[in-house]
This record gives sequence, C-alpha cells and structure tokens, in this order.
Amino acid sequence: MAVVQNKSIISRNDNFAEWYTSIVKKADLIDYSNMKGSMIIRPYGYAIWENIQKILDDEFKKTGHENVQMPMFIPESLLNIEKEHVEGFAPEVAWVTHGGDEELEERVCVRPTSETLFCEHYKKIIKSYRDLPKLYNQWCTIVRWEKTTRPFLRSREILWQEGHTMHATSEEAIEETLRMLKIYKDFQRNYLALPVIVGEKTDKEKFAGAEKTYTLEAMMYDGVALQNGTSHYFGNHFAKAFGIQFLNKDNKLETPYQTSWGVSTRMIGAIIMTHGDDLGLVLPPKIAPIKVAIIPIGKYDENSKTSKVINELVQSLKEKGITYKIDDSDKTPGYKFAEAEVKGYPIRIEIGPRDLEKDEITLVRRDTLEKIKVDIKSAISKIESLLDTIQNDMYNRALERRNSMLYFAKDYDEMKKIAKEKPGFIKINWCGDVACENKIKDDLGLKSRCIPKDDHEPTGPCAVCGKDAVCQIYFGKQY
RNA sequence: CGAGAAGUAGCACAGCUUGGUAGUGCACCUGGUUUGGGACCAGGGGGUCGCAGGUUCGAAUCCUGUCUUCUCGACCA
Repeated sequence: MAVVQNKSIISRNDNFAEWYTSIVKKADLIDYSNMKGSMIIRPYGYAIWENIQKILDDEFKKTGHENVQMPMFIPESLLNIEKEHVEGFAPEVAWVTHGGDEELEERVCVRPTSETLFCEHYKKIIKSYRDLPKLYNQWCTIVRWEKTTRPFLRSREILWQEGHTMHATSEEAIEETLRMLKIYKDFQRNYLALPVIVGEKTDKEKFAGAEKTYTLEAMMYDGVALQNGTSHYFGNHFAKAFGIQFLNKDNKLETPYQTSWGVSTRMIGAIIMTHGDDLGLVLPPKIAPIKVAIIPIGKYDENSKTSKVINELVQSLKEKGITYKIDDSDKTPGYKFAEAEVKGYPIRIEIGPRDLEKDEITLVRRDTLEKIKVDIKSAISKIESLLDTIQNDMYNRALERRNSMLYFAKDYDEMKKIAKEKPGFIKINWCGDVACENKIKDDLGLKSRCIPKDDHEPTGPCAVCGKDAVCQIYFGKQY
C-alpha cells in the first residue's frame, strides 16, 4: 500500500531533533507555556502519564511502599547539610528570596529532589529498629534550572516519582535499590517496549551524595542515550550528616542505610523517540490511553449495519477492558486515518460498506501499517491477540535496532573511529581511572553510560591507557 | 550560557526592503452535497501583528530592550 507521509511532520531521518518536537506538538501531548522549560501537559499526554503512574504505583504498593507528600520548599540550611549533595545541585537550584515585598532572612530553594526533606523527617520518626524499614514514595514535581530545555526530555519543572527508604542494614538497603531497579526495568520492558541497559554509574556520573547509582540507559532511534530512571544506594552518608539514629535490639545506637529511586515523564520522551515514525506517534498498546480507534466509513444511521456492528464491537471492547475511541465526525476517511496515525493508536478499525458486504471489518496495525481483514465474529479475539503481537513486535524491533548500534572497541583508535562514524553505544575495557573517562569526554564528546550489570568482566587492557582493566563500560552521547 | 534562526487568527505562512484601512490557505461555525488515504459548494465568525519602550502626524513594517520557541554547541543526578 502507498504510505502517505504526514504533510506537516519532518522526516526523522532528516532532522531527528525537529521531528521529535513536531511529534510532541502534533500528537497534542503538550503545549508550550510562557515560562521557559515548563510545559503544559495536554490531556492526551497526561493520560499516558496516568497509565504509567497506575502501573508503577501498584508495583510500589505491592512491595510495601507508602505514598507521602513533602513540602516543595527547602530552606538553604537544610539543603546544605550534605556537602556533596549541595555541590552537585547548586548550579541548577531555583531560589525564593522574597515573600511578598519582604526579603527572606534565609532564602529557600524549590526542591530539585527531596533527599534532605525526607532525611529531616526520618530523623524525627525513626527511633527504634522497630521503625524500620521506612518505605516512602512521592509523586510530585521538582525544579532544576536547566539551560537547554526540551519537552519531556529536559524541562525545568519535572513531573516525577521519588522513592526514599531507610533500612536497618546496608544489605537491606542494597536489596531495595536493586529491587526498584528491577521494577523499573521490567516496567520499561513489558509496558513501554523499551530495551534498556541496566548498570552502575561511574563515580564521575553518580548522583551527588550517593554511594552507588544504578541507571537504566535507553537508546533512542538516532543512537543517542536517554537515562530513563535511576536507583541510588546512599549507604549512610545522608543519615550521618542528618544525625539519624535508631536503637537496635541490643539497645545500641546505629545509623540506618538509605536509598532513593525515581523515574519521570522523560519516559514519555523515550517512547516517542524509540517507537515513533514519520507518520507520528506509535504507542505500545499496554500504555496507550486509547488502544483502538474505530473509523466508520460512508454514510450510516442508527439503524444501519454499520451502527449495529460498531455497537456490538464496542460492547465486546468494554467487556474486555480495551479502551477505544469512535471517530464519527464528518471528516473524510483519509483525514481520520492520518489523525489516528499521528496519535499513535495501536489499532485502527475501518468499518465500511465494502467490508460489511462480506461481514468483515478491517484492522490496521499502527506499528507496521499492515491491513488485516477479519470476520466480524472473530474481530474481538483478533484485536486482543493483535494488541499483544504489536506490543511484542515493538519491543523486538526496538531491541534489534538498539543491538545493531552497540559496538565494542578493543583500543582507542578503534573507539575513535566508531565514535566518528557510527551513532550508538561503544563498550570498552576500562581501568577504572577517571582520567581515561575524562579523556574520552574531551576527545570524543562521549560520556560513560554505565558499567553493565551483566557481562562486565574485562576481556583485555583498558582501551584508553592500556593498563589492566577492572570492567567493561559503555560510552555514548546523551540527551 | 555562546552562535545562528524565528515569533502576524487554532495551524502553516505572506505582508516589512520603500511606514499610510490586517491578508491567504487549512482549521472553526451554518446549510447542503459527500465519504475505503488529509473532500466540494455557498455563506459566516475570529488577530491589541510575542511583550515593553522609542522615532514619527501615523509603526506589523524603522530603532532599543526583553520574553518565548527552534537548530547546533557548552552545561546537565
């Protein structure tokens, strides 16, 4: 069939960045506000976020977490308590200096993240080993004064979720860090159809104040990395700085161990940049607010066969819990098809006289644009299985493309050559020295992505300096 | 934050050089004809030209500042 390119969307192969921003607008996910870096999330975009929230919130609750809401302001003295933390965030903190016309005695920042707030609270409520663990999460917005902003990927006001937990032992805290990392990974794999490389950040790239930072690194269609979530193990750095202590069973004072973990609406950006195409958005069925678009063709009224078939179909969709939308506007079919494609509805159903003569309807996959004629009676079961097929196929295609842009470089010459010629991630053996990491950044503009959790044993000397390597590590460009 | 570009109706743009009644297409509203890849006819509604100053009898147009957006860099747990 002839694929008509959407007239108003620039091709993703011509200019990926512009393609992205146009999709975000054309699919009506966001609108810009008058405030740089603060986007208005429109109903369709917010519906995707609500689906993400529902699924993750369930997972959090299942694993024993409770939701809380912390203040959005942090007094400067509170932010300053943990030294590494404040130094890491200082350049991008927004300060409130006035209340009305009066200058504040102490300025307060708008939370860039809430570790300090949670610590201050935990200090008050943790007294005994019986108070542990404390497993809190909050859904909120945070503010980071970014210079370059892009919808969903890098905004000044960020809609996210941050979990903060306290544990009696480091083992428990590490276990928690990895548990949440796995929940994120499975969620992105199973719902967002995103393959991610899970691993540990280097000292240079880890969270300010963390002992270990684990990350989920996704690769976008253009080979550029997107850090799609993090889970941190803090040891007891913060707890010590804040003086959080509890009495153990032996009546001895101990300092608890802490974690934090978060994902944001950036994941929506990842969905767009992984699955989208020149016709618009392509949403994985499991996260799509509307899974099926029903498009009647030709004139019809209440008593027509078209109406009857639509009513029956809608009844079945409701029973199966499959969300749908009927486009019964008086636009032409071509317009409706294009609209459904921009919005990325996983399946489009065309119902017109030609099909109905044969007691058929037409299903169109958004991901492949394949048209499938199906008998009306078996339509609902076909739709169900097709949604699963689309979900799986989208993951597999993304995985295949991602894998095709993973490289291994045994030495620096090879690394330079790949970096220059091919987008994607480059894996090397690394000695663990930040000097080599910095050299790669300066020479090639690549930052370390992560030391992968699996398959990180060194296979040769450091690709940069030639000394003994301690691990394998990925490098790549990032959004 | 640096270099470049842009901002005029919901969207895409013209008008600016050479100052003098605010335009076009799509979208929207009404009526009708249509309907398997972005329909057609007729009628209609909608804009303090991003914002603020300045020059001028008069500014969308010239000047200054500022905000927002885009692209590329720098920065970025």
